[in-house]
Amino acid sequence: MMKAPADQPVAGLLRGVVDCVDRAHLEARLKSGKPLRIKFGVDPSAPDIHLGHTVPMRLLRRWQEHGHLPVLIIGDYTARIGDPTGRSATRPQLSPEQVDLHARTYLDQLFRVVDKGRVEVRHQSEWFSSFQLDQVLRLARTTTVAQLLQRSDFDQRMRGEQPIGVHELFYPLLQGYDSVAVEADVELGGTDQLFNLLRGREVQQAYGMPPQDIVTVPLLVGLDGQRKMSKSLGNAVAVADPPGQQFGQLMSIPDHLILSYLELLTDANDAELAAWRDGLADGSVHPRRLKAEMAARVVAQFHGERSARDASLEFDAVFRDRKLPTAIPEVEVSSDPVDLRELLVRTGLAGSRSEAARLVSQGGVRLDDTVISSWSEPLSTREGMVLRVGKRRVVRLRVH
RNA sequence: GGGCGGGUACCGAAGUGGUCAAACGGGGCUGACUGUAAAUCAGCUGGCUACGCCUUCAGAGGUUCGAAUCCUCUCCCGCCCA
Repeated sequence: MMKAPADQPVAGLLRGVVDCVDRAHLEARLKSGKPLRIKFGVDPSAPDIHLGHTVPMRLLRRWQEHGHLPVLIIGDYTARIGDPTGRSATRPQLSPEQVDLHARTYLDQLFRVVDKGRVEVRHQSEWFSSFQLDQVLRLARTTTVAQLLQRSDFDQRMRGEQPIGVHELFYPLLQGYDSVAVEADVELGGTDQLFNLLRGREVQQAYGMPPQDIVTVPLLVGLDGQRKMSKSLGNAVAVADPPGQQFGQLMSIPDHLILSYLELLTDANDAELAAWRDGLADGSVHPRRLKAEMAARVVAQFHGERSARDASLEFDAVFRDRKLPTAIPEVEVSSDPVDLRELLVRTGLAGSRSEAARLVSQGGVRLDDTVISSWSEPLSTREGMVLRVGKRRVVRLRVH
């Protein structure tokens, strides 16, 4: 359902937005009905995109629906630097081949959220691969060192006596130049991108171009309930993760994150959100119920309603009712009696015999629902036996 | 180029000749509990042919009965001065 931009309320396009510069200017342009080029940088330094990435992507899709054109920038040059934003250390450099592979994987995932048919995809290499030194110098002249060092992450690294590579200082400049190259009207990013986005305005102006407006969206808090979702922090849910895993991970978030996830990751409308908020407050809505609802809605976006429902049922069965999972990986073992520790290692349930020994002594190992608390006697395996460590690691034995 | 301070287990960070496989925190794992892979509490968290042995404290040598701890060289990082 495509409607002309002019018919749409501007507010819908800025819902949930945190920073908006220059807001008055942007609102006026939106009202004018002119389709805008909205730039969004894709960082192919990591191939997996997670739910945190989908927050701006979801906004991008909304803009698409209003007739605007997302311009996706494949950061094939900046990826070689690694965005220093929020970083306490220099990132490793990636080869062009790696970047290229990552970019393709990234786009595949991105198009699960954004309409593939209505975007413009550009690569930084289009303009940077032929960049001459005099162009580099001209770009460098747009910004002072003091301006770059204002950033709190650089500042912290300076104070923490951590290294800062000169190439890292170029990151905001390259990103800024992208806006010149694609003539961006608007640039979208997470709130942590504010500095880089603002830099783009300065760079554009230095090149005699009107500055882009910028829009930032909140950063999704990760599964730990503390820090922003990030793969390297290990608190992320990947878009490409299987439904069961996504569901389980979403169920592990602290309760205080439920509403925020519903708001940022689902199409729940304001009325629904308000009702849930009230319900949680007065106890009429059970947090676990709502969390499961949220998890199902999120999973459904990437895997469909049916998979989401299956994941939900499976989760209840395994973790609430302590039943066996429906799909259990099978491992072939020989029929000879074996040391239990050896068996745990061979089936991949333990990383070493020492670890296996610990698990056994802690009562974490079950064979066909019976806790095995000793490894003193060799074990005879039988076809179809189920070996389990904790709640999450299960294997069915295939004896040959 | 000069001066100073650093490089410890998955991460952060103690330890400055033996009692160190190495405190503490985070993370992870297991258990109890429960509304969940939440919260809380408890235990565990290098490996092995296990009451002992092997490998680890940037790398290579050396001193010593004995080193993460002392010495030498090398590599890497930060700060200050130039």
